[in-house]
Amino acid sequence: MDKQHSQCSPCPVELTVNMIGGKYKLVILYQLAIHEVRRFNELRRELPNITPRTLTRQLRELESDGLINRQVYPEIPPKVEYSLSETGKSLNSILLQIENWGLKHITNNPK
Amino acid sequence: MDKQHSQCSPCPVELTVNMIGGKYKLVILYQLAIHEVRRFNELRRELPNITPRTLTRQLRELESDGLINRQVYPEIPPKVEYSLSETGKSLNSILLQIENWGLKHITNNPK
DNA sequence: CGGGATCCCATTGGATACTG
DNA sequence: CAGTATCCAATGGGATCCCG
Repeated sequence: MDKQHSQCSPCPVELTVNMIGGKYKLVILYQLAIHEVRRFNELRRELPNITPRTLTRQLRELESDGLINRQVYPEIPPKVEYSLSETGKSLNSILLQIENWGLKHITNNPK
Repeated sequence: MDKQHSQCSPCPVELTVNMIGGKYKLVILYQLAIHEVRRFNELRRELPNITPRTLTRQLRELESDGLINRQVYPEIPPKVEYSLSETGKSLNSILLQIENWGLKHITNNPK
C-alpha cells in the first residue's frame, strides 16, 4: 500500500465510516444493491428484528447523506420505495467485497 | 449484482460489520495497512483525540477477532507493536477502496 | 511507554403502542 | 402500509487519574 499519505486530515476512511457506520446501514445498502428497490416492510422483514423506529432513522440518515432515494407514492394504502442513489451505487463493489470477505472469513468458522 | 441470495442467515455483511464496525476500527486497520507496524502512542497520535482507554479496547477487540497481532517486547520502557494479521491483511483492498470512495465522494464537498 | 481504574455522559437501538 | 411517539436499556466512548 502507499505510504505517502500517512496523515489524514480529515481521514477519508473516518469520513466514510461516519456515513456508513450505523449498525444496519451497510446491510440496508446491501439489500438495496441486491434488490434494486425495496419497500419499508420488505426491508423490515429482511433485517433481523430491526424495529421500525430504528429502520426509519437509518433510512433517513442514508437519505440525508445522499446514498439512497426515497420515492413516495401518494396512494392509499401508502407505498414508499427505497433505492440506491448514484452515490449509493458507487458503493456496490465495496458491498460485494465485504460480503465475500464475510463468507470467506466468518461463516466458515461461526463463533 | 446477483439476486440469488436475497436472504442472509446469518448475513455475511452483518457479520463483517460486527467485526469492523467500531468507530475507529477501520481507521486503525487502515493505519496498520499503511504503516505495517505501529506502536500504541503512534496510533494515538494518528487518531483524532482518541482516549487511551478507547484505543486499548478497540485494539483488544481487533486482536481477539484475529485481525491484528500484538507483539510485546519485555523491555523497560515497555514497547508494544501492533500489526495486521494475515486475516487483517485480507481487508487491505477493502480499506483502500473505502479510502478512495471517501476521497471521491466526501472530501470534494466537505460538509 | 503502554496501558488500567473509575466514573460519567451521549448516542444508539429496543419495546410497545398508536395513527393517517 | 409506513411510519410516530414515548420511554427505556445498553453500549460506546470521554475525562481524569494512576501505575509498573
